[in-house]
Amino acid sequence: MTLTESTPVRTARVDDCASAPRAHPRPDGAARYTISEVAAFTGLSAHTLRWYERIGLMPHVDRSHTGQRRFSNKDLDWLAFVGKLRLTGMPVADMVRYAELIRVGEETFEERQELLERTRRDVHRRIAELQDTVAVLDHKISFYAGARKASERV
Amino acid sequence: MTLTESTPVRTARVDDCASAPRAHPRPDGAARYTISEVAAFTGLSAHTLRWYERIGLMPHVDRSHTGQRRFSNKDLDWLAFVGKLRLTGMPVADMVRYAELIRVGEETFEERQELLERTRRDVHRRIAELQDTVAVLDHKISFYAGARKASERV
DNA sequence: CGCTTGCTTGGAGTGCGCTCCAAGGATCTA
DNA sequence: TAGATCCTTGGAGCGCACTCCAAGCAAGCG
Repeated sequence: MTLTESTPVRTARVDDCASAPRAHPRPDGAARYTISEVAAFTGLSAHTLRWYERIGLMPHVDRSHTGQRRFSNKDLDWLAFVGKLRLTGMPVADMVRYAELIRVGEETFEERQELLERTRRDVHRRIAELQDTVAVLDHKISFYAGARKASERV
Repeated sequence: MTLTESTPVRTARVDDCASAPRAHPRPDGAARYTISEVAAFTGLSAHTLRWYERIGLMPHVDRSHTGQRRFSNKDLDWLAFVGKLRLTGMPVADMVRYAELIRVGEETFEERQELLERTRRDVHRRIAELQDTVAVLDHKISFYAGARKASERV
């Protein structure tokens, strides 16, 4: 694997929205990553990256003169954001919708904002559910812990 | 639909572990619910309830003299707990494993506790991820909010 | 030059968690 | 008693998000 050695310099700005926090090695400027490098950075498989492009979840990736994909820092930023959305359980179709809105342009700012606000509400709800679940788990775990201690004492 | 009117009385004790917090209407004592009543209570489909039983996720449900399922309060408690586990994203296979441990008996207390503790760790991790994601969403949303305000002022 | 490794494509396959179907028996309401 | 509604089963089907395959082109190395 020939990873262009990373000199992480911040060039920032994902699409037209402020940059996401950086999570990956990020060589500077005109960095052009192969698909396997991006796979290593993101943890996604090359298959999945191609599939994302096919379904319209990637804003058209640049190509080398021989037709191979060359991903940019912008692409990595976008993938990092998609990774976050994936964690929320958002369906891929909704992410594709968001990607389409970006392709259309600035007149979709309002709709994009609404989409993200809906997502944020969903995430808050998920967090509450999970905290609820933790309470149940705590309860059961302490039951087992107590029962086992008691049996030791027999 | 003929729901036996709910007189929620606490008969408690899910399997051999302390009862989970009650989430459903719960008539008292020897209540025997049909599959569609349980579907209404839990939000699961009758199909799913039968499927749960087939794969071993339900401790054998009682039957009427003609062979129809009659669910007990204990069954509802168990389904409520399964619902919590489902929210954590735990694979059904792992829940089946837990159900099997319960069937075996008290000598599996330790393994059950470990399983639940692993699950709790996973849930805490998920919560942290989601909180991270909320931060990113906040960031992007305020970008859009700011951009739209700015364009109004033009 | 041959070899290996990596990339390309369209399309088929996989695993999970349901979801539904067909055919027949049970139960309820008038 | 008729008719509607609910329940039973095994097995097939579905939607999602990948995941892999085959066949072929391209680049680097001894």
